[in-house]
Amino acid sequence: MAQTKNFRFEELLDKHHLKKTGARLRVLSMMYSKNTATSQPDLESVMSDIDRVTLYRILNVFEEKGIIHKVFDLNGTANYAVCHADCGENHHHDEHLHFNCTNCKNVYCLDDLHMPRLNLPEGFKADSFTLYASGLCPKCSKKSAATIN
Amino acid sequence: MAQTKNFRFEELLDKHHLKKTGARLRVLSMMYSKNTATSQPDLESVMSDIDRVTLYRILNVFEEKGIIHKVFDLNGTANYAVCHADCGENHHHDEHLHFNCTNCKNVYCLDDLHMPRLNLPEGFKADSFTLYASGLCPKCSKKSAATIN
DNA sequence: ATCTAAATGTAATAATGTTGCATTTATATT
DNA sequence: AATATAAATGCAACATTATTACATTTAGAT
Ligand SMILES: [Mn+2]
Ligand SMILES: [Mn+2]
Ligand SMILES: [Zn+2]
Ligand SMILES: [Zn+2]
Repeated sequence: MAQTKNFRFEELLDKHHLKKTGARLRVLSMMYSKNTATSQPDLESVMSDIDRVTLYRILNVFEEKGIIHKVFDLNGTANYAVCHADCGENHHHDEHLHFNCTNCKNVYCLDDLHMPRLNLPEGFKADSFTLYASGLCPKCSKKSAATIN
Repeated sequence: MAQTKNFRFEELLDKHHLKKTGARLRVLSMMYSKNTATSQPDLESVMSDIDRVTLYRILNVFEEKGIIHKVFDLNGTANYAVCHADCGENHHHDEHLHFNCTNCKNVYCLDDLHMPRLNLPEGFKADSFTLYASGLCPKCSKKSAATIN
């Protein structure tokens, strides 16, 4: 168990009364190292030495604890992203925009832009909102512009 | 092929150069008879005499033709709803709110409320938006209110 | 009535997710 | 440092959702 600089993740696991295992630390460091969500298939192939079931269980506890949240992309594939809001045990507050790039398929959590509260039709009582957008992400829109020129 | 009052659906199939088959007409009449989306599992159990593969193929052409659109609910289950916008062959414009009731699990397409165009961070080029909300639908919020009193 | 492209059925396979149970391991306690 | 134990993992089996290839049937045209 390489004692690198994942003190941060060890603390995180501690805080949530989860044992510090290699698999969990690897999942955390992979997800925290990116600025996009990670798809279940990606996780599974990168962590191919970890048992599939274990991976599902890790993702599930992390989600329950409010460490990560699950997003389905345009194809219905499960993606996981770290929570930046004040999420906790069974209390998620990830009301932000999920941008799904149609080219690279990456899902971006765009936290900073606040949800526009709109008034629903009579009778509907919403307790959470999520906005989805699809199109080109900065990298891909730059590339496509370059191709045209 | 009971010559009932599904002239409407026969016309619709005609318009899209699709053959009028019993299976297609049944799928259309089921989906048009409801004001909520229909989940794939529901469709499959109701239409259990139709082969699963056929059902998938029907749903896929209908989606391609712009007759229906696919929505994933909070659990990642595929739901299908009729298009009310001017959708056509590979041109969907279903930019509306999808309300997923946490109690009855139904997905409502709330068409009338217009998407608030918001400005994304530098570089992101969105070409479509969808808003998701979850909470209680009118029926379920009425029921839960009744239970409390 | 005949013909044919389109639609359906069937079987096989893949991908994703869950459950039950045996084994191992992180950590608390002695 | 050894031990005890709940937590975590691995493994096998299974369930659900989805796709592909190919044989057969059928709607609609001639
Ligand atoms: Mn997110
Ligand atoms: Mn819709
Ligand atoms: Zn991209
Ligand atoms: Zn409801």
